[in-house]
Amino acid sequence: MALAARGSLAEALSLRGIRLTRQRRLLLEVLDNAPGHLNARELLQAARRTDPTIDRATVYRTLHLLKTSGLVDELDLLHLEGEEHYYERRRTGDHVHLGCPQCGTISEFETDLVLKLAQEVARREGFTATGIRIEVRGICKACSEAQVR
Amino acid sequence: MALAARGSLAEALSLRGIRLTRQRRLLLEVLDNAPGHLNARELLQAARRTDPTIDRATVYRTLHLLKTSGLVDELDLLHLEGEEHYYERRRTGDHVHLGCPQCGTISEFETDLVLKLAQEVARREGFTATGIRIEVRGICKACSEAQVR
DNA sequence: TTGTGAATGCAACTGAGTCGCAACTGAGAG
DNA sequence: CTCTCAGTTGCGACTCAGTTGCATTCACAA
Repeated sequence: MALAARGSLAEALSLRGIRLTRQRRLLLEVLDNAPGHLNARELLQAARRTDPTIDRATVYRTLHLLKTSGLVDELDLLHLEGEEHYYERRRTGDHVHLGCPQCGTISEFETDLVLKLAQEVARREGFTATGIRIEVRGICKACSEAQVR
Repeated sequence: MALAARGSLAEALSLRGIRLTRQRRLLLEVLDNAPGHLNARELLQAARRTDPTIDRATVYRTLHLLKTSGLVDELDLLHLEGEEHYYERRRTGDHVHLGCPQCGTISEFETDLVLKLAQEVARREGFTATGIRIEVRGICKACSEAQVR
């Protein structure tokens, strides 16, 4: 019951006819409870704290599944933190990632310009957007204030 | 003279005090004349047609240089074409990449929403954007027409 | 023309992500 | 509740993009 009540990702999966294994359930739980963005290695490490036998390949296969099901988004966060990919649950609110190379911080920013972009692309180009990834590189407020000081 | 007249990238480099070697000149030329987006491997192959001795490491080091100088942008084109990175000269007009997973086509789309986004991020967040990468995944016009048919 | 710090080629390395295969298991049929 | 099997997992080997250390070469300022 607790699982069913909280397991929105799990629910979404079984709705799509995707078999819900112990490993997938665990990975979904970790993704759901993760504070920020996780890469594959971090996801594996976190999952292994609960089930030490889970394998790297399973993590990659599950991420692939979730990506193609549209349940998670893949980001690279402008490679400020490394060369790998990062993953986050797809949410309802459209948001943009702001990355500051000076301090390495990634923050998020909600704006309806994302929706407007999807509409403009549809209107002018006949292109039906299913996912939009926006990553902005620049100097964050804290860093620019520190410089002026 | 011919070089100086066309070599805007080269010019930009020497303005920044970056030494202009034979290899860099060649890579810049290839990037300038490339029809679309190139990944590191393609850039190396193209450059080797002129200078077969140029090395992979030099390509990566030069790309790193151009990225941090803000002269080229790094994209992954939503990994429709592969897992590597793609590079393109930074241009004046802001544009967005549209990728259709069905046919694998990447197209471009110019819109002033990019500029508006930069302004909104600055106004509401105090974040000074230096580069914006927008990649839209979806169904292109041709594919959606083919489906309806 | 020369001196020197920066850049190159080379070869070895790193690490993210993939793949084939044998063993295992979720969940639907009975 | 049990049986069955396609789908999934763990494992180990593999691929390949990108990096690094080092000896050699080169751009360019003086």
